[in-house]
Amino acid sequence: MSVEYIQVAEDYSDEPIELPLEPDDNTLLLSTLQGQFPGATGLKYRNPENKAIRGIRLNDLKLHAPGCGWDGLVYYCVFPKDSVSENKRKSDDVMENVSKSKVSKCQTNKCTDLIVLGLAWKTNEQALREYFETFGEVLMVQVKKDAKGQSKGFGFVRFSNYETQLRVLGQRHHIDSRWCEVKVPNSKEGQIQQVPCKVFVGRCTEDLTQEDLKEYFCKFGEVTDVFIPRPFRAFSFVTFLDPEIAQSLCGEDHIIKGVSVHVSNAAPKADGNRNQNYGNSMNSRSQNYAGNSAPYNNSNYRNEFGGRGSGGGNSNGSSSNMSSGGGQNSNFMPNNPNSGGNAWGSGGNNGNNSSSNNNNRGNLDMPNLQALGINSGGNPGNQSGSGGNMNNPLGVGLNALNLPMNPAIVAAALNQWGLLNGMQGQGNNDQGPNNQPWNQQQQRNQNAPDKTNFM
DNA sequence: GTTGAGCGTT
Repeated sequence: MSVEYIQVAEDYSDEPIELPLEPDDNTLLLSTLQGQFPGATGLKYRNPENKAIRGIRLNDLKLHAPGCGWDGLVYYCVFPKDSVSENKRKSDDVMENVSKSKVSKCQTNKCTDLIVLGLAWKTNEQALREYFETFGEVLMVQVKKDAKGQSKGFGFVRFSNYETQLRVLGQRHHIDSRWCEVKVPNSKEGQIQQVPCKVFVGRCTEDLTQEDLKEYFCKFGEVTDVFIPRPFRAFSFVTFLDPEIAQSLCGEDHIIKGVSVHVSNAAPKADGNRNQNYGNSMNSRSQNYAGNSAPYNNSNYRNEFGGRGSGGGNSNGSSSNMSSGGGQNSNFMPNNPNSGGNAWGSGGNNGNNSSSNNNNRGNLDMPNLQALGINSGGNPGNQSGSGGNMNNPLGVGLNALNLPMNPAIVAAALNQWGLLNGMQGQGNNDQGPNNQPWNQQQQRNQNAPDKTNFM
């Protein structure tokens, strides 16, 4: 029987190449796919009948033909997180040209040994190497063994390319019929730079879509996520696969669809973004990082403005800010020294009558003016709710005339002016030019936007 | 010959 081939392309715009099917069952081995497309985890194709994208069944490391057979169609690779970055792979080519120097620069000293947990007992170093070589050049593999030479079920791998490392860290791994977990080993923890992958994009206009941003920023490197707060808040977050790319863009102005946006660093999330683990938890093993490392742990005020997820969206904002009390404090980390009579918690806004409370809608992403010491008085009995944007985190100080102000836009603007960053760590000390009225009234308003909660 | 959360020289 002769070997049959199917056409597989990395992306819709790429030229397909032919991959051989298994003669016995007409399947495509995942390993065959990965041999040509390192990191690919599956296939998809466009159904000619209804134009919908269909996924190919993957079972036992084999990709199975659709019901009607492979049928001469072109199949496209699926990569992890494909849904949010459809042209991510394309950006590799761009990176070759655009920022190769940045990439190679950041690759130095960035690769580290990675621990591979959950290996099958039978998996040896050769198998491990063969598996990981589908992602990129492997400098070292080890399988740890006991005195008798029996595998301990874990090992180490080191890549030469940092992109490869990130990619490997970002997905699950099926090796010798077991799902394995690849992580930065504890021993290396803290030694790894924790450069944020996410940037804050200020001065966005409402017509800048996710696609616009992705399309624009993928010129610089692989974009793994674009987050635009809804409703519109004049900024967004763009996450790159490579933190160095993100870093390199910070401080720059960019023109996207005629809009001048400003890129700056997004404050790191409280527990850091270690491991670049894009939400792919392995197996059922949960990794408990509580209390270990995470430099931000103690400052982890997760003020979610009335408790994210509590009580639904409240998007019409009709009622007042009911959840501010307990909801706030309960969001603090248990070991947070502030969690008692803390700041940022309830305190301020009892009796807040904001009518259409613009700010209390699961505010995930705004720069934390409070933490930066820029917010206004706590407004006990704040009656500012006359328009569309009460609870102005800049409060009376900045907005002395009580003009309607959208805190998001203010935040974006401040960020753009460098005020946010400049003030970071400054607390509410009255220093120099930042000694503004709003700085002197440090009561806490839980509705201030928070840039620190977004990574 | 069994095991299945972890963290590397021996």
